[in-house]
Amino acid sequence: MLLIYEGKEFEVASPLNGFEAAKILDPSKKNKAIAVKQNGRLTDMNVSVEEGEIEFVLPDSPEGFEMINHSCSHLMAQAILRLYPQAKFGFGPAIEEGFYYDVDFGDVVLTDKDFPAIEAEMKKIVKENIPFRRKEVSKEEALALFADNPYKIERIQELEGTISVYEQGEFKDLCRGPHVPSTGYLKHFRLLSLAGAYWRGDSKNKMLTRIYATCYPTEESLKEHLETLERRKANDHRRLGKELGLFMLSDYAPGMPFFLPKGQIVYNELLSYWREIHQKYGYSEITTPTMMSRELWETSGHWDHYKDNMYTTKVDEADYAIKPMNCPGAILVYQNGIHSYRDLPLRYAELGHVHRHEASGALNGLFRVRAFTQDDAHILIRRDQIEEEVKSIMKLMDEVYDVFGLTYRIVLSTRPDDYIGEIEFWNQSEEALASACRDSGHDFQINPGDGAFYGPKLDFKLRDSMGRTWQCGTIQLDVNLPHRFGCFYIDESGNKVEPVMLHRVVFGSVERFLGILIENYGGAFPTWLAPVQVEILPVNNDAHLEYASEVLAELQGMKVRAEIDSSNEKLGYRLRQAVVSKIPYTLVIGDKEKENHLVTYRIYGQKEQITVSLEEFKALISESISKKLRY
RNA sequence: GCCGCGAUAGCUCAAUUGGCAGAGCAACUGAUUUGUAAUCAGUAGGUUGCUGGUUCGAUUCCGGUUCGCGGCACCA
Repeated sequence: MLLIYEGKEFEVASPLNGFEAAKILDPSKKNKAIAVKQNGRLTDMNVSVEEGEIEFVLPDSPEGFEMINHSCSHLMAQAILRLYPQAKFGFGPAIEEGFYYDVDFGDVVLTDKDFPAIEAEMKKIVKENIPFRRKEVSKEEALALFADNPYKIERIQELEGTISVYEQGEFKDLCRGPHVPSTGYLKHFRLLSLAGAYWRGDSKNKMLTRIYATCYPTEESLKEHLETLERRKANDHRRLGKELGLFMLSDYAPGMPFFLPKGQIVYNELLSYWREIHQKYGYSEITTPTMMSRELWETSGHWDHYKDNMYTTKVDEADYAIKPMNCPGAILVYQNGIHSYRDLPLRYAELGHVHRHEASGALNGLFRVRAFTQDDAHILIRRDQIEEEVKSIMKLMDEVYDVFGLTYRIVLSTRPDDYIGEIEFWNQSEEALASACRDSGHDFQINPGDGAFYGPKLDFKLRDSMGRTWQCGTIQLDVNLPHRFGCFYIDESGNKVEPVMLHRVVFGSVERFLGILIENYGGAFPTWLAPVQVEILPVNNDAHLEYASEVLAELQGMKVRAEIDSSNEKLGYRLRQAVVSKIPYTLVIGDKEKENHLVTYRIYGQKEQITVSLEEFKALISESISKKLRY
């Protein structure tokens, strides 16, 4: 039979399994291959290969990584079963950075103090080098095999045809496979954390114990991953926010952040940039009330849908709600006048401070809060303007995200089952969003059926410097709200026509975006955002304070946020303070600088000291700020 | 909201089996006037989240509660 491997043809004896094929086709990799891939299908190494093109999957490929993690979840389950014979297993899939297994431990409460014992048992099984064996069984056989496990039974009931089961020694699991050849292939793993997770992700079901873990092809790559986890912890915005004095939370207002003086500066800089760019793109800023009457929320539909998550109150016998979103306010602004088709698009931007009573367990630093500011806009347009307007929004988003060095991918969510309106308009709208993406040169994924009931949407998933993704921007098409409020414009023939509304945010929540920025920059903000931009250090307070004050005055005169540290400490100490505070520019002022009207600066994170004239430094920092450079 | 864990000085953390609550950093005072990541000495700082109980005695054991952490569910 003929096999093709890396473009070369090999005539081999058949039948032949993956191990044998590896031995012949690629002797150098035969010990590393963990699976065979043919015609896009992965199979176990001990399965016969077919005639045709063949590939070997190595543990350090993306597919290989998923496989070793999936196999490792079986390994962990086997170890758990040896230590806890009563354990019943749910699902145990590979995930992006490792794997987990959901386990019902009965009355036993597991803690992370039990991890070492489980890891030790896993290592024993690795040493035993037990092969993973695939077995195909009928549904009846499968039900008999897993008779003592209600979770597996529930899953088997849903399956049709033959069912594959993997066995390693005394342990068996329901699984599609494939798996690594034997447990000896899994050496570099670590149990990470423990969590509760509802069976099948449904809060009505029993909660199982989920163990998160990870497995890497080598000890070095595992170590590297664990270091990444540490680095993420060090960059956690909650920790940095405290260390750098940016924001705080209080027991008196859970989930409602307080911005401290330094954090408020960053916040204000973000907003002033936001105002600047929205002005450039033809938006008009509005402000609508924080609290509006029940009738308004009934008209918008929010009262019925979200009453439990809204803060409500009674004033003079009437019900009121604190706004959970800004749309109805924008609609009222629109209805304050009569609009011609020539007036559209009308772009109402609003930095709206909204309150949502999020579940207590959902709160997380600035990422998930109960009070936050949406950088909202509601754009009223004619149906024929959708595509062009979406393109304009995307251009604005590109410009904004680029300033922060954030890249993104786009997801288009389409018509759900419970949609309202005409199918034809849905199709047109989805196509308008898609073609706006294509025309502005962006790829997008489709998330079928995930749109809101009132219209399709584009979501922007940002990627930060640590490779994590965040949903920030979104563009949502809405025909529902204008209809509910009876909005109209006058067309060419003098008829009243319902406009379409676009909801969109760029930052999403300003608080959350700030949290992302803190983590993305590791707390070391670019100059334009930094709370203190320049720290001035006189070498000797008696001799140099006067010139240092002159430098300070010059910088403050051009609105640079500068300060002098004239405390009675050694230069090294004060320099360290500036570095720990992550201040972008540190200026040292001594005899040399004073004599010749110079400054010596050092940029955050750099060792190099540069001496320039004060004039040059002023030009330098003013360029850094106005062009929003990192430094 | 659910499962698990936690809460001690401004911050980061200690405190054998229940027996006078400690350290480093920060703060304050004094000396030192300093050329690129921590000068020295001293002082002060706490109803151990709150609340009930057990006990001669509770930071420690038990219950409740608030807030936080890791997840799950939720996210207009």
